[in-house]
Amino acid sequence: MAIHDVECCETFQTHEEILKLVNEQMPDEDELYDLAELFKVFGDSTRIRILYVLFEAEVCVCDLAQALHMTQSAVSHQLKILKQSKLVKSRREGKSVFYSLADGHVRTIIAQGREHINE
Amino acid sequence: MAIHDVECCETFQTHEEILKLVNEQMPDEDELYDLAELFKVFGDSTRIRILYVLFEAEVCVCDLAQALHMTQSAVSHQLKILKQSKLVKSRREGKSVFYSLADGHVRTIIAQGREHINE
DNA sequence: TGAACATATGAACAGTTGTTCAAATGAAAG
DNA sequence: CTTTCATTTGAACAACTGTTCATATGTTCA
Repeated sequence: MAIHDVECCETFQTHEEILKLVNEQMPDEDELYDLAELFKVFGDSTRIRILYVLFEAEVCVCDLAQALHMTQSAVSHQLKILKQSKLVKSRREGKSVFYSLADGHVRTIIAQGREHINE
Repeated sequence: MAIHDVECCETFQTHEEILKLVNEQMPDEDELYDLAELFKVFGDSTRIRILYVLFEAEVCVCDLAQALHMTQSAVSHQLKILKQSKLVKSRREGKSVFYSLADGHVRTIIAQGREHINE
């Protein structure tokens, strides 16, 4: 029995190999942190609603505020978060700023989530 | 101009059709809530680490606690959340309870998230 | 039954998050 | 330059979240 094996559930057999496998496959701490941060962004129904609007069209901030019955400030705060995680991108046109989806992962992730809860 | 069109960005053209499209595609409030709740579960690096362990093997609570250097209580609390959202399932065998992945969506969702942040 | 082990649960605490409100920035037009 | 519209930003506050600690539940074996 390897020196770093510690008693647990009074069994010893597979612990070492499992720990080895896990350590090989587990992303490093930074990536785990980034991954959690990304999913946190999806973990708010306001932001999901914003993304659903952007599924249909590129829209400006006041369009979003109107469509979702929210203040423009609240929308802007959430758009900032979505932009920081590179889920949306923006483009200024005169006084307005237009937002759109940054890439296709957004649709896939939400589609998979939806599949899961509808099982 | 339709009666429910409100001024916004001093343009009127596309608002009505966009709002119509969005209302058609947007899931209802309950589903949006459930979706957000699901992604909240992924939005914590502890839970992601637990899922990564379960990618490799079915393990008991104290195995997890050991592998992740956490207290058994903290792991148990998180497993409860993972189980409530049907991401993991459990099976009792004597004194131990073994946890494993509930379905394949977990892998897909995490894989897509990882793809996104590694772009 | 009683002791020992594995897991689950509840309360409490610090840390985080989303919205609101007020104020600032940026752009276009007079 | 000043005004007006669109958006962003920062502070403040209530609500929520993850961990810890103590305790309870459940299982096995003597």
